[in-house]
Amino acid sequence: MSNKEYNFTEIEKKWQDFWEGSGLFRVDEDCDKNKFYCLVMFPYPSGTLHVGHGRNYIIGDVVSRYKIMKGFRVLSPIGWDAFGLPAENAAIANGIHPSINTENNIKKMKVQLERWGVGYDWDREVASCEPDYYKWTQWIFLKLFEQNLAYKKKAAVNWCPSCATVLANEQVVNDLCERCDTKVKQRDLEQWFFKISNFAQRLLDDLKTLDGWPERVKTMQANWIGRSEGAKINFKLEETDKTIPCFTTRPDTIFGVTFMSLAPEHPVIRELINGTEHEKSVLEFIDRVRGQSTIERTSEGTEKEGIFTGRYVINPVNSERVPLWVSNYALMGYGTGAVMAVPAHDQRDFEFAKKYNLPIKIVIRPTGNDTMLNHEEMDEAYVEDGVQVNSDRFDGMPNREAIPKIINFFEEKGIGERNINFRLRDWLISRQRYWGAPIPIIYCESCGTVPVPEKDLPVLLPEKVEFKPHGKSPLDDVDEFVNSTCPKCGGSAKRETDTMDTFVDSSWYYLRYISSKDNTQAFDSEDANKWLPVDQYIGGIEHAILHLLYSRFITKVFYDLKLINFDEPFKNLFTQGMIIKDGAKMSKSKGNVVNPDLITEKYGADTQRLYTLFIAPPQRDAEWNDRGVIGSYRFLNKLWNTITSFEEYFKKIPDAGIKPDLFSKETKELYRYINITIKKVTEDIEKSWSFNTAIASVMELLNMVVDFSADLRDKDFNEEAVINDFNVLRHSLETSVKVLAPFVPHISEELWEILGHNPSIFSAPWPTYDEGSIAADQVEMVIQINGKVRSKLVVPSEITEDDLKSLVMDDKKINENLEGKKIVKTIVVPKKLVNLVVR
RNA sequence: GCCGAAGUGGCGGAAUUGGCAGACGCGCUAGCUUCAGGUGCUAGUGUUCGCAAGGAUGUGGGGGUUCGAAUCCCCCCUUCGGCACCA
Repeated sequence: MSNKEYNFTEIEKKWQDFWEGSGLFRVDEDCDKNKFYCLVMFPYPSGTLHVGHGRNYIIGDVVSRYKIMKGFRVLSPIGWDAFGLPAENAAIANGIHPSINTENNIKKMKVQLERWGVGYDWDREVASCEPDYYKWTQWIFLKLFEQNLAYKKKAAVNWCPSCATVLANEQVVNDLCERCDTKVKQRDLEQWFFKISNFAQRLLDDLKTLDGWPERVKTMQANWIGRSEGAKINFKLEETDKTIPCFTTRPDTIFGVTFMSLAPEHPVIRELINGTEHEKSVLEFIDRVRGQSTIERTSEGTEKEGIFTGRYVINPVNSERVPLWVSNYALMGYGTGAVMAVPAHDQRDFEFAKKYNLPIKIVIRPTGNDTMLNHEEMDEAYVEDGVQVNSDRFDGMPNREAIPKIINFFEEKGIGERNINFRLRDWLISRQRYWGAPIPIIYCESCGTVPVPEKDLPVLLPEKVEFKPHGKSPLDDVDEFVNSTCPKCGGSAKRETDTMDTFVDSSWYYLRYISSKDNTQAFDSEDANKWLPVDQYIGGIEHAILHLLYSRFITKVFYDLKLINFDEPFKNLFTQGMIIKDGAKMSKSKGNVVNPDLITEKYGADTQRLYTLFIAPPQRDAEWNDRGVIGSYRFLNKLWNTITSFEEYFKKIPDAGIKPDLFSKETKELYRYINITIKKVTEDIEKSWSFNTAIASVMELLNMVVDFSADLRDKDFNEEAVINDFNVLRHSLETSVKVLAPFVPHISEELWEILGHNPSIFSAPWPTYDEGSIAADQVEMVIQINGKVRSKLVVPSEITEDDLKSLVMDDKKINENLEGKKIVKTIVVPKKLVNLVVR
């Protein structure tokens, strides 16, 4: 017995170099029907990766390698989501320029990825902070601008009065500035938006076509888009020609309107109160509400407040005078910013009416009894369905039936119409930050807002800037950048100094991989149509809404522009769970990160990969246990030792194939398990990505192989049956190594070579199984009495029911238990059990 | 509040057209090996009663359907995630 040591460090280096040299993961533009685009979400270069990140890349690598063995041409690219706030914060904190910092981090992380043995086509690597990349991000902005899908309007930003700077949402913690704990205020700035709301219906409808997406992600997106059906109703402003439209999902309650609420931002307010006795108090109220943070204003717990404007509107269905209020719970961003308030049937309106002593008018009563609700006795709004009352010609109608009829009535009378509202807001892409792609816009005094011509792209991000935070974008201070000339008239003009949200960068990177080196276009349409949509996208659930929705939106824009022939970017989506340590998500700030380099040093990358996959089903969160790693290491050693201990035999004894007629009972059983294992691993990968159970089944097989091979070396190798046994052993080990190859590629390549094959194992086809050999000759059957196991019998698997019954009746234990009892019923489940029901 | 996912040994987890609960692994216990061990090997390991054979009990809780329920139905509890004054 000559055992080589399992030197994982040497082996892993050897095969990483081999794959790089042989170009296992390099693909050119040509691809046939057998293409497979496997994409992992590109990382933000934060500095170092922890084992939690590893899960994403390891899962992706398993899929890529499995598909390669199944004969697919696999595209597996990688890149860097390299713009973003942390790099800028690091610059403020320790003066390192974001570009240097980012570059260093990418270098470090690239080494880490390579150490894991995860395979990518590095020739296609992209980094979103490089001009070659963000030139095309800017080009996308121009395309949207041309289509009227990019526009500018005033919008609130988080403002820290103490730091005198704009804060990103993630810098606001519980309403306080994360740096100085000052309370954050809202401030209005002119900012750029993408008109994603135009696509709301399509983004919602097309979710139905995404069969390969997790239900919960689709549900989250549907909730985010938030479609609601109802009506828009015009209320006439008393003593004027003006109308104030409002949206409602409950047109059936129109007869119960007792006041109307306007959002404090509603543009009509100022002229309504201009010069009236209410002006001062209303303006004060608006100022106060606007000073509140978003959280304060929009959480359910906040007390409803309002103020009367002194004006009235007219309810178009019954001409009642309805007092017009301004209230903090009406939102300008939803519907029309005006709410027809029905306190009897809406809880918010109810609370408001109680507080300000406004009338409550019941227009729906519960179905099934004649008792009328009494508004004086109500302590909450009646929001359920019921029957119309006090509703003129609609009285007596069930309210659900009344809704369409009432809307028809509005339309006939010209006072309102059917309307659909979405919760989805337009995408605010302006960031008052340095480390992002500059928005390619120039402001000219005579020509106005002018897009930078395509030929002038990229608008380069200047290198020399001051990072001290102050009121505006850092780019504002760079005169050479700001001062420009108008592309239209050639006069002096100023550049836009905001940069784009990093979600813009990441909304199209999967297209750039197709043409990463092309400096004439963002991507080649023909090639993109060949490779996309992405066959498998893998990433964290934290991107379930924004990143995926934005990518879908951009894809639809390109589709409409006929740049691509598909309108959904990701055919299949897999969201892996987080790795938890000490009860919390692994993160630098919590100090619970496990450094993958230490694990790799001690046990090797394959052990780390195996443990990461074995820990739990990949979609579920999993607790990392440092001690658990040893189990995976032991398994790989056991596999290594078993194979290397037979190395000399493999060389000497020719592979004469497998001869079933020479099988002993044990050999037949082992052969059977080899086939069961192939079937199990294949199905686990294909059907449910249950890598943990796939690995467990190979562990079982190896346990069996070790028992089988224990005394094989001492046998007489002149005997045909012994040689046949040896070849079954060889087959079992080759199979184990093959089905493990996607999980632990380095050791698999090495053992494949030791088993006498030429590299690479990834050019060997995925094993197939022999269904016929899986059926067992004999099965153990459970014998129950009244559902409790009383005995077990080993019987031929094709036994007749009569033979089985007589065997059961001969069984000693069964007879003991049957004494003095009568069999009422016998249930036989073939190959499983017999249940005797007795009294 | 609404929507969704989940609850199984000391731990991670297996078992779903209803059919032996706890595969596989960690940990633990005992023994062997070792100068030594965060090594390797062997055996055992849900709980409980019993010297044992064997019995009882057991998948968050309570009901139900069934010969038989972790699995199906009803009610409840807990945890996690998303949305949350969206008219």
